[in-house]
Amino acid sequence: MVTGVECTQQRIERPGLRERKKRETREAISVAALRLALERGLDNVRVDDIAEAAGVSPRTYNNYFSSREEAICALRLERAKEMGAALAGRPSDEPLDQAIINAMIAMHGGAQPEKETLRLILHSPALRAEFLKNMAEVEQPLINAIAQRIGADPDRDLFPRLLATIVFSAIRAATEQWLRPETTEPLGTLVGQALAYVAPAAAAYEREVPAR
Amino acid sequence: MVTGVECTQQRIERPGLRERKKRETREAISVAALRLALERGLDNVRVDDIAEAAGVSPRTYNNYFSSREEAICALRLERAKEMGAALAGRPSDEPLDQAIINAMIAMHGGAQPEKETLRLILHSPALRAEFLKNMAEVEQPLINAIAQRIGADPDRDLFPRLLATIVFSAIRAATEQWLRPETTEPLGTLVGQALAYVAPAAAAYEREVPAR
DNA sequence: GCGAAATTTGCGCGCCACGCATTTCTGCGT
DNA sequence: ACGCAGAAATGCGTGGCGCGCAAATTTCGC
Repeated sequence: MVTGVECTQQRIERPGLRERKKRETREAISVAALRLALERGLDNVRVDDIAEAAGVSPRTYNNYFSSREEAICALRLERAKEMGAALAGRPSDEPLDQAIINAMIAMHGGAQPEKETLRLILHSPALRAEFLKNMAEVEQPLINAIAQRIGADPDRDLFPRLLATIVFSAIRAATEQWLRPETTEPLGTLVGQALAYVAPAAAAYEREVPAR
Repeated sequence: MVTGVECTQQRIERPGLRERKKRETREAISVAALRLALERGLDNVRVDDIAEAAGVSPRTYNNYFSSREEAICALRLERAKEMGAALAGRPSDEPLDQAIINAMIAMHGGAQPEKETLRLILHSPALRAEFLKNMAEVEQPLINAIAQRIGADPDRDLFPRLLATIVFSAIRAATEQWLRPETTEPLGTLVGQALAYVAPAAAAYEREVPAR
């Protein structure tokens, strides 16, 4: 445990070495929680099990998460948080509807060995509730990105909020379709289909307010 | 407590007199829970308080609801359950988008002294999560109503599920807008505005599959 | 009225979130 | 190299909650 050799090298580390450690334990806990839930099912996972599997005390587990559901869904929440940035990262000359479609397809195009995870989450009432709660919590970045793109007020105008919730709904509907046993198409395709239906709504605002 | 006089009259009651009693206690509990939460805030309401206020034992309270959140949101859930029926009740010659708009406006047009209730629910994380969970739970009737109207398979086709979630999202966005302090327009108007944006998506399917 | 069924109630157990005080660890200045 | 603030991890105790189980009470059909 005593390695006083390379201490001096990381002094100027960006997030601070301490931050990294926190992130690591946080991730270790959520990974352990998810793995156990996948193996045994949510009901057969005690808090102590998660803590032990993550190599921390039960009390420490509770310093990071205040419920099993939160721990299990944490990884997915991290991904969801990026959605606003994904839209903000699209070129600004792209029409709103296309920007949304491209951003969201890009976020769901990668490798997806996570089908079992999503099945677990969306099929268990408690986890499903946590999932929905998380979705609603990360709406704000997407609202801001939409508002900024069309020059609307994210607080006062209805449209950005409306469109953001609709986009998340479309993604959820596509995901649930994807989880059906007989579905073979990749998730990205289904997300694209769902958003294609939504596109007219996205374009509606631009038609309504052509200038600015 | 002994009234053997009019017993014979209610023998053939539809739901059975027993059922009525259950509904009454259930409602008494949820009314009490909501009232206490409005008065004191969610954190200052113990389960025992709810039980006492409803005139039942704590154990009985738990026979009806398995969390404070569930009890508090129960009344609202009842209303949400009617949404599928509201759409199914629209004349069948009405276009899908108009039927949805009319049905949902009708459901949000009535008296609304419930602004404080919705504020409570949507501003408290735990109640908000319960609210979202309930919304997702009552999607199925609306999905079925949509599928039946356009002749789609509610299980295999993506569109009904997609549209149902979108409609609920629009209502939620409109509601949150309505709760903003400076908003003066009635909820029904805002729901109408939100659904007007959604209408093109609803019409998209009918354009896509003109026959049948 | 009366018996069967359903509902209510009391009791107890396991679990969980969290406040508080203590211990251990980390980063930084000397 | 050393030690000292500060932060994180831990242990312990408490209040509360969900629910299984069995006894008591109420309801319903006859």
